[in-house]
Amino acid sequence: MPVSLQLLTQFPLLHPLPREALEPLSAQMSLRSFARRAMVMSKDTPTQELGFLVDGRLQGVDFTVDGRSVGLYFVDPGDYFGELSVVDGQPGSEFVVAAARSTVAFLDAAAARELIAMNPDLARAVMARLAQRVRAVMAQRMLLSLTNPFQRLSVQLLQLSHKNSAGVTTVDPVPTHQELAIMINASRETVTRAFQLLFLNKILVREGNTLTLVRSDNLKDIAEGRVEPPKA
Amino acid sequence: MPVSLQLLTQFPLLHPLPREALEPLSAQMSLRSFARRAMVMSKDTPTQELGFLVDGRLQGVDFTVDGRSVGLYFVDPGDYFGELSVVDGQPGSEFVVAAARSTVAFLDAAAARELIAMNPDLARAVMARLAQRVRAVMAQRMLLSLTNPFQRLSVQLLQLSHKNSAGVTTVDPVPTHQELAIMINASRETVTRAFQLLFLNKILVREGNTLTLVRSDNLKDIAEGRVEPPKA
DNA sequence: TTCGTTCTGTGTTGCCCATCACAAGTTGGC
DNA sequence: GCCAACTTGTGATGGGCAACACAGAACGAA
Repeated sequence: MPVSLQLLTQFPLLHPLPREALEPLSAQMSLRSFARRAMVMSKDTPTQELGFLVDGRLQGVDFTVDGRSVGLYFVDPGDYFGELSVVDGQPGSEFVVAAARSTVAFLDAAAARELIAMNPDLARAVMARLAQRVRAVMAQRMLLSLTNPFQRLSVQLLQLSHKNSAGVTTVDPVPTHQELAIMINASRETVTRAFQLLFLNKILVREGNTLTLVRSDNLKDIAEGRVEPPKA
Repeated sequence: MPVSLQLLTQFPLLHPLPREALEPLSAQMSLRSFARRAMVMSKDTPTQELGFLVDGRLQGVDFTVDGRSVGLYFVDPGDYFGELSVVDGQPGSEFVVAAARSTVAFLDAAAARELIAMNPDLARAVMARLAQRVRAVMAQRMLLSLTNPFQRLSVQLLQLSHKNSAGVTTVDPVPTHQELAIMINASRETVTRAFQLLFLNKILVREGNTLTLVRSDNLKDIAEGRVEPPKA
C-alpha cells in the first residue's frame, strides 16, 4: 500500500524535497499498522528500512544479556527512526516496539540512502540528527550515573516534558511505570513509589493520560540535587 | 606552532585529502601539549575546535549535578574528537581531559566545517563516525543496565580490549581503577575488589601497563551472565 | 456490561554496594 | 635515588533498592 503525498508532508525531514521528488517516493513507501507491544523493527532482521511514524508512539528498546529490557528513547508522530542502519549499513542497533497502536510508513534502506545522497539538504539534516542523537544518548547516560532513582525519575520526566501552548509543562502521553523504569535503570516498584511521593507533595498531577508538572521548578531542584527528594 | 605534514598523515580521517589540501591545513593547525589530568577541551569555552590526538591518551568525561564525574570514552592516538560541535555548531557536550601526558593538534571549528563541506569523502567519514559514536554510547548505556558491577567491569574490559599481533587479547594502556569506575557507575573500591577476584581466578594478568585477558572466553561468560561472577 | 489483561499500589526481606577511613604500594619528577 | 603525590588494597557499617508476592484499579475487547 503506497503512502499518500499528503501524509508525507507531515514529516519535517522531507520538507526540503520538491514536490516532484515526493511523488516517486510515496510510491516506494509502504504503510503498516502495529498493535500495542508489537515489534516494529527488529535488531536482527536482514531488511533495513527507514521508518516514519505517522501515528501512535514507539519506544526504542534493547535487552541485556540476562534478558532485562532497556528503554532507549520514544518516537512520536512526525519523527523517523532506523537512520543508523541507513547511514552505515550495519544491522540495527536496537529494537523498536509500539508503545501504543501505531501506523508507520517504511522506505527501504537502499532507497533512503540514495535519497540522502542526492539531496545535500537531506544529508545535512540527517547529519544534524545523528549529532543530536549522540547528545541525547549521552544525556541519558549522565542521568544514569545519578545514584538516587528519585532524582533519575525527575530528570527523565523533565526530559520528556514540554511546555504546551498555555505555558504549562506536561508529559503527554504518560509512559507506563514499567516503560520509565527501564529507561532510568530502576525497578517498576521504585518508580511507582517515587510517583506516590511526587503526587503527595503536589509536584505532579495526573489527569487521564497527561502528567502536569505543577511546580516544575521544584522538580528541577530535585533533579539537580539542590533539594533532597521527599521521603514521606 | 604549525603542524608538520608528516604528522597529519597519521590521521586516517585525513587520508582522502590530496597533498595540496594538506599543506594549507597544516598551516592552520596548532599543536599543544597537556600534562596528565589537564583539561584539553572544556564544555563551556566559546572556541570550538576539532582535536587530533597525536600522542598520549584522553578521556571524555562529564559531571553530574552533584559533582560526581562520569567517564564517557577514551581517545587514542590517530583518533579525533570534538566533531559534535563541528557538525552542529552547538557547545561541546562533554569535557576532554588528558589521561596521560598528551599532544594534540587543533583545527578551529569553522575551518573544519569548511573542510568537510568541500570534501564529500570527508563528509561521509564524519557521518560514519557519528553513527559509530551513537552505537558506542548505546553500547555503554546497555552496559550500565547490568545490575552487577562485576559484570559491568567484565563487559567494559572486553570493550576496551583488542587482540594483538600474537592473538592475545589485551587492554593497553590499563586505565586506573578510578577511570574505570566512573565509566561503569561503580565506586573505585568496587573496581579494586573485582580486579582482585579476577586476578585470583587467573582470568586476568597485569604486567606493567598492560592487562592480559588470559581466558578471555571466561570473561565473556561472566560478561554475558552465563557464569556467576566469582565470589571469593 | 463483563471478563481478562495490563497497569498500579504496597508490605517485607535480604543483600549488595557506596561510603568512610586508613594502610600499603607505586610512580614520576627533580 | 628520594620524596611527594597518586594509585591500589582492605575492613567495617548502614542504607537503599531489587526482588517477591499479592491486591486492587483501570483498561479494552467482545
